[in-house]
Amino acid sequence: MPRGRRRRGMGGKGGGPCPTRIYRFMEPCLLLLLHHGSSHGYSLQDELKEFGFAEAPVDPSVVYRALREMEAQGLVTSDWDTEGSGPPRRVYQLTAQGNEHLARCVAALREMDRVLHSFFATYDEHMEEGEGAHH
Amino acid sequence: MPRGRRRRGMGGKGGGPCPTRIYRFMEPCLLLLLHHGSSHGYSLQDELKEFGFAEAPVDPSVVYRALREMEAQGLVTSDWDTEGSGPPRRVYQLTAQGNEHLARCVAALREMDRVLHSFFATYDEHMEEGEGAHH
DNA sequence: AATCTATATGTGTAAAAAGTCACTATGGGC
DNA sequence: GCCCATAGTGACTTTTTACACATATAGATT
Repeated sequence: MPRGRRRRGMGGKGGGPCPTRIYRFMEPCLLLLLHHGSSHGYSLQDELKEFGFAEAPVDPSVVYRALREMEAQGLVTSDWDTEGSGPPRRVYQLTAQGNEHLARCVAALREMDRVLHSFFATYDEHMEEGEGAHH
Repeated sequence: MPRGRRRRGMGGKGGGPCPTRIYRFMEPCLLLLLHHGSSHGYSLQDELKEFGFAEAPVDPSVVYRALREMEAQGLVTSDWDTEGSGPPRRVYQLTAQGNEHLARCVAALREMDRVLHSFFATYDEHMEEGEGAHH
């Protein structure tokens, strides 16, 4: 049979339901991109590919929603840019508050990294002495 | 013990929450613990503290739910243990399928780790040349 | 002029995962 | 009997994400 149930979510493309992503990781990525320079949603969506979003590109709605949410929290501000061709674009800028939040996010991610490496250490240690033999 | 389960979750220091959690991270942790030896939910909940769940202890229902889900997927099996004192306990064992799944999860987590470090590298590089000065 | 395409920004909603709270049940000590 | 620790389960709510769809502008094509 095709598949027990259609998996909506989880990126869908990969194999089984393995942990492959971090909750709300896009937020610090957007803040870092905006630290580099102000930009608008459509181009930010493209720039996100630098942060591992290339294999599973994010939906534009997710980017726009995140940006508006961050604006509501005072992490970014926006202005309409009607120059140039095409439809007007909402250009976002990082605020001082957003900069601080980015620093907090990085600290939290570094802590998460420590936990991850602790997990790897336990796993490797276990595999060395086990090699398939269960206790 | 105090049944009082007070507000938990993300640090919640005024601003918005930071990304601190990994998608379905508890699952590989439980599998690794079961690789070490068969056990039951209540003690697994305690053993999870080794993997960074100490600061934000998980609710028992979350652990039990994960175990039942994994059993439905054939990653673990369970038997009732009525020996000893107290209520009967459902003892879980890792299956060969579960062992393979653990390996896949670790590979996925290692890939995630690479993405994380790429993010840190970009951040650090940026902070060196910026030092608080916005463009 | 009408249509198509690319750019750009959104809304509505359903599903998955996680969090919260309430509950049953067993056995031992008082 | 009552309380408490242990052990496990069920139901409800929130959060997060995925996906489909709607809108608008400008340039190129027909």
